[in-house]
Amino acid sequence: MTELEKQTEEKIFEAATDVFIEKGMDGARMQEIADRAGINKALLHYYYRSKEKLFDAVFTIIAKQMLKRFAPVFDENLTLEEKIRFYYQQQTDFMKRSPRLPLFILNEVSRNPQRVKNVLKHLDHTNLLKILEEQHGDEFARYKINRETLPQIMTSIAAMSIFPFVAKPIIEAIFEKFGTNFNEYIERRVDFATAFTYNAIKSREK
Amino acid sequence: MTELEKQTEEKIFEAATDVFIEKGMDGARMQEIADRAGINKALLHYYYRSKEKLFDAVFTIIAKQMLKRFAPVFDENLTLEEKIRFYYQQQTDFMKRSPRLPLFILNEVSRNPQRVKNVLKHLDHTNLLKILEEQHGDEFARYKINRETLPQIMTSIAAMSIFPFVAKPIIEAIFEKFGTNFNEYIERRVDFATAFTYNAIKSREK
DNA sequence: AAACGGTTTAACCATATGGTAAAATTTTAA
DNA sequence: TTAAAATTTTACCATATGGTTAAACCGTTT
Repeated sequence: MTELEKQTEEKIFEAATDVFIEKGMDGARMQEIADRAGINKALLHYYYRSKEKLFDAVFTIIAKQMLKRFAPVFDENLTLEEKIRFYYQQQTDFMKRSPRLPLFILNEVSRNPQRVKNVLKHLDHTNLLKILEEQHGDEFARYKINRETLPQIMTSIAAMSIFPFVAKPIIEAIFEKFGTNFNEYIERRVDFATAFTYNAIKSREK
Repeated sequence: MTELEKQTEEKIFEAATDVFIEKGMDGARMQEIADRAGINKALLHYYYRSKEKLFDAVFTIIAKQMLKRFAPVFDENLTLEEKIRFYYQQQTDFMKRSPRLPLFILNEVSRNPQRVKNVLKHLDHTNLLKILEEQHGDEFARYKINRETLPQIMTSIAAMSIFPFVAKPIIEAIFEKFGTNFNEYIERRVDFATAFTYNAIKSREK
């Protein structure tokens, strides 16, 4: 029973995750979630009182999973270059497995910006900044990285890793014309992005 | 009459554009489009037989507008660095005015990848490659840009310019914690991205 | 002015959707 | 074993939605 309960709740959650990621909040249908979970609609509402609640549960978990990917960047004992590679590697691996996930998150966050604040609530920014500056103070100085350029660099790194998956259908369609293969492109992406990013940063040294 | 017709059709089109961009295909309601256009639902179906048809009309126009932004990169008589700056400038200006547009396109294309092929149908890729290689053959050689690295570079440039707007709510929420202002960040984005990109490319020179 | 063609409206319709009530079934505790 | 508690199902409801029909309106032509 507790076992079965977990099975049922788990099944519902997995089905809901799939459907929400695939169709978004608006496009998802409670009936479809129920069907995929192998139960009926009323049971869905028994476990999660409303579509909104179910969505919130799914979204929160997924967003946190995604956020976790960024954590090692702060506590690993690596050089800046190694850290950049590590981030690209982690992020790319993750998105190869769940390619629709980033667009889903961007989309739902954009439709309800409040959501992101809930997920970030427990993020300690003062601590993160301190860690980064302690670990890489010398490199920051050498490459003139400060509180103005750091956001530019970090969003650029995020962009370079996430965007290809978000724009996959467009990129694939263009590549098709030019005879390029998307999977090969992705395979080389980590190496390219690491070199590209680190070279760009290094060249800030006067 | 023909005048009024155009006015009405125009009003419908503008209202539909706003609603679709704001809510997406699934979230948009025909009633809301009618309300915003100041007409009723039946008139909507008189001009555009179905929601699908209306959406297609809106999407096609918008996607083509977006695509046009890329054109000057190929026929302007500029150096590679100038071209990069020019692209970032154009794209950023455009998205400052229509910040929801890129996410809308990415989203709908992802839900129906066929759409992108329709828009790209008349794109002459052989010609584009030729132009680029003629105009920048020397720079391509110097910086070791070939048919394998060119896609990496171009998607990186697109990513760096588009991603900040697509992820705006997330970036804003994080910036808020760190005391950074999104608009100031965007103001500096063109300069930063141009330097970042061109430095990364230049450093490919051995 | 009457007929005509395009335009607009009000009133509908069928269906899909999120959600609920209450009965039936199963599980747990006594 | 039996009563209670939890779980699952059947049958429903109210509302929203995309779409249609038929009549009214209005400017143009004859």
